[in-house]
Amino acid sequence: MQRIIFHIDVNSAFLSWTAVKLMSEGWNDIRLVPSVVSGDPKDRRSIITAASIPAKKLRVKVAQPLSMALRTCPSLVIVRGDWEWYKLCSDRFIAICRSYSPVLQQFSIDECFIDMSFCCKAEDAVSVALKLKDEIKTRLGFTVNIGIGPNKLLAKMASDFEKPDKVHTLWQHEIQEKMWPLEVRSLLWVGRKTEERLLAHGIKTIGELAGMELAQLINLFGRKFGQQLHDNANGLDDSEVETEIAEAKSYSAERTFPKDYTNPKDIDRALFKVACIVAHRIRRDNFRAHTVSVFIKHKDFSVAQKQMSLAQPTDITAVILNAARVMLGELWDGVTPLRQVGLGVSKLTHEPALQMSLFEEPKMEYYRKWDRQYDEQQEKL
DNA sequence: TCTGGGGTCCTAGGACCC
DNA sequence: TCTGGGGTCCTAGGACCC
Repeated sequence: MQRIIFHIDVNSAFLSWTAVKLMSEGWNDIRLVPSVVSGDPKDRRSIITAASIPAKKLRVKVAQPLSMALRTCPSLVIVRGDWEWYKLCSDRFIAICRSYSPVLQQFSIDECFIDMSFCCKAEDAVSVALKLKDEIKTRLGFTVNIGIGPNKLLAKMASDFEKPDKVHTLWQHEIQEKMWPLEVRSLLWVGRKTEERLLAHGIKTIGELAGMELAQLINLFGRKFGQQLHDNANGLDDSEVETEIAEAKSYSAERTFPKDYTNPKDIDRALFKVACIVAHRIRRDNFRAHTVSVFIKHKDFSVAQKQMSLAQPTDITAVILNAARVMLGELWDGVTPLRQVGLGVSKLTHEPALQMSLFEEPKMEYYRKWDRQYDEQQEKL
């Protein structure tokens, strides 16, 4: 049976959502001028989180340092992010999409797939998508792109065609004309490294990739990824629209310092902060973690990581922090300047904690009390 | 120009067991 | 004492996504 998948993608999501909020406060529409969502312009480490289309036309790019964007475009309007507002906009956006098909997979805060196979005929897909797109614009005040295809891959590729406020199709018979001429980098899962390797083999377009021998791709990229590149370049993807919300498999937090730090006290303070954040999140979600990891980034951006498994899974900040401190001691010589420190937990479980040894219990009780107070304080904020 | 923060998945090598 | 082979778990590192 012919599947009909929509991929719905909010245009410059964080920027559009900020624009909607600002307009309700009497501002002009920042989507119509070169504008970005970013951090403090005085902080040299701020990067662009989202950019308006006029900004993008001036070659401002997402993830680019703000200082660099300001050099090419000094009149750039800079606004701060508001994550609570974004979550609200996202929920409203998803709710409207869900009213068109219950088979919905949220792919990120501003993107989702819906399976329309049982909700409309292929020849009606475009008119239904136009209606959905316009309903979101009328009710919520921001625009989306909708890509329509026989699978998730092609729907996602299609939503990336001309923006904003557009509906595009990418059916199997349109691949040669609409997808194969595109640069190989625009194919899903082809990032910077894969592009470099493909270019080195003379592969510039998706069509050229599609024409490569499967055996050669497997040879170059391994069995799994080689097969995937081959399938995707040919428009093949049989993955389902997953309606179940997957549980988190890991949590992490990291802090980039205002300048590179060498003082162990500064590093430890940052480690303490990220440990509090991560431990709070796993307690909030009723998890305990078996594995703790620490990562550092040097001034040249090279990273090093260390992880260790605990005897018992834990959600206690002090236990996580202690493990992290031990690993940081092995990872960092105490002299080399560090740019960033991070902490993660994985191997998560919902199983209740086992009784600690009687000897340890009083100390653990103290730690738990500390955590409870921290959690209460966080909820008040 | 000088690069944030939060995730997922895959691979490869070593330890250990049968 | 030395040998093969398979399975699983752990860790480190790297690629990608938004």
